[in-house]
Formats: sequence, structure tokens, C-alpha cells
Amino acid sequence: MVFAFRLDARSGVPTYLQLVDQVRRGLLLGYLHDGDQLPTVREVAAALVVNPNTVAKAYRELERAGLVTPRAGQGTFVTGSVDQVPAVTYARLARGLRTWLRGARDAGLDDEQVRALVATVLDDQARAGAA
Amino acid sequence: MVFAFRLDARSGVPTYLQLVDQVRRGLLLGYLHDGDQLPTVREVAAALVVNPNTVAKAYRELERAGLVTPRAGQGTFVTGSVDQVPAVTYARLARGLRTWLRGARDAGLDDEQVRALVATVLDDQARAGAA
DNA sequence: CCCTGTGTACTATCTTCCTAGTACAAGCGA
DNA sequence: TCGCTTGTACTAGGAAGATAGTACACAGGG
Repeated sequence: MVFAFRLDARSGVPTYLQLVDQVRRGLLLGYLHDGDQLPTVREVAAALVVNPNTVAKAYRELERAGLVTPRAGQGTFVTGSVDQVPAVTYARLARGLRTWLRGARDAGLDDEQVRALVATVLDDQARAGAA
Repeated sequence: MVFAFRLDARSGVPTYLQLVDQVRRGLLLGYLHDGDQLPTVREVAAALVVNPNTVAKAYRELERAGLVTPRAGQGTFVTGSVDQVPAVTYARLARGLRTWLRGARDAGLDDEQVRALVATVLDDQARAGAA
């Protein structure tokens, strides 16, 4: 499957930042590898119904971070990596998280409640770590 | 413990939205109940070093949603409610999540990687659910 | 060479968010 | 009544995000 972006208009996060984050996550979790091509600026703009400039801004940011390299006439390709933890570890953790998530669904939690719970636990931890 | 707000400047989410979300989360997870008082506009503004207008905007939004009611000279109080997760269920799920989180920390994941992993798993699920 | 598709650059405009500063109305207690 | 605290309203401005439209440079294929 080709890499596909997804936008959450209700989150309040700027569009270009959502795109940057998703590429970073793709690299972190092994969805994207060195040499992979990202969809072109115009493709993304058309698919998400946003301005090409917004997509270009995201790609420029990724280039500045050394994660991708543009090739005129061809597209934008992954040339860097932020992968620091073995894929096996990610797979194991993702599996554990999905198991937990199933339990939350069984308990009747909807999407918003799940996100609220996750955000709260992470917040609490950050708060404790800062103290 | 009095309800306390927390800001993440790097998230890109507008300040007033972060405040609104945190109150909603507090209600969802049973941290806040009918009759509880929120910190005053000026208290929050001073604690977070933001403009009082920004806090007022958040409180106005919460009032518009029917979750809180302002009382002149006294403060802002919780008067509404949303579907709550039973305390026992919440405690069990939070415990499970903390256990998983400990495993992630042990595997060497930093804060950003944890958030990326969680976001991706939730995204994948939303994507699968939409299909 | 010419055409196409790619990323990029530029200006201009609009909206939202945030800030600053000031002022006002309502409730409480001495 | 007076003083304090509360939420609220208002104007003004700066900064960031997103859009629209146009134009250019580069690479590849015919």
C-alpha cells in the first residue's frame, strides 16, 4: 500500500504539522524506509483537499530535518531515518497496545474516551517526571 | 487536589483548546464532578503565563457546551456532565496502560516515540473502522 | 527539442490565535 | 455603602496558518 495521509480537522493541529508528524511516525514504526517515495505534493493536495503550498511546507520541513530529499521531476523520497529501536520491539509494543485497546472497547469506551484516557495517563506521567 | 491545567506548547494545539479538552477529560474520567469549582480565570492565566482573555475564551467555550456555569464574583463551576467511565473500569484500564507504558520505557522509547506509537495505533484503528 | 510532471518561489489576502490594555457588571463580606 | 474578587466586553495589534494564483527550474520521455 502506498503511504497515505490522514487529517483530523478537529484536533486543532496545523495541517502541515499533521503531515510532518505522520511521516515521522511512519519512519519510527517502519512503515517508511530509505528510498520510499512519498506521494507528490499535487497528489496529496488533491486527496486531502488542501492547498499545494501547505503540503509543500510540510515537505520542506521534512527536508530541513534531513528525512527526505526532493528530486525535480520525480518526487520526494525518503533518505533519512529516525529508527532507533528494533522493529521487533515496536511490533511487540504495538501488539500489546492493541490488546489493551480491545479491553477498553469491550468496556464500552468510545473513541473520545479512549483518547482522553491515554492522554491523561501520559500527562500524569509527564507531570510526575517533571516533579 | 485542585484541578490544574497543563500546556504543551510544542503540540501546535491552540491554548484555549487544550484547556477545553482537559476539562472535558476531567469530566469523562471522573476527575471533575457537578459542583466542582474550576480555578479562576486570573489564577489560570497567572499559573500558565497566558493572557486572561485566552482562559476566558476556553471558559466561554465550556459554558457554550453546557458543561460549566460562571458565577460573578465567585468563579466558574461545573454544572454539566458527559458520559462517565465507571471509576472501577477507569482504574483497571489506567493500570493496564501504565503497565504497557513501563514496558515501552524499558524498551528505551522516549516520550515522542511513545506518543507516536499510540497515535499510530489509534489512527490505524480509526482508519480500519472507517473502511 | 519539446512536452510533461515534479518541487519550488513569490506575492497577496484571509482567518484564527494570542496578546495588551482598559473598562464594566455582578456577587460577597466587612 | 465600600472594597474586593469574579467573569465579561471591547478595541487594537502582531504572529502564524492556510489559501489563491502565477511563475520558474529541473529531470525524464517522446
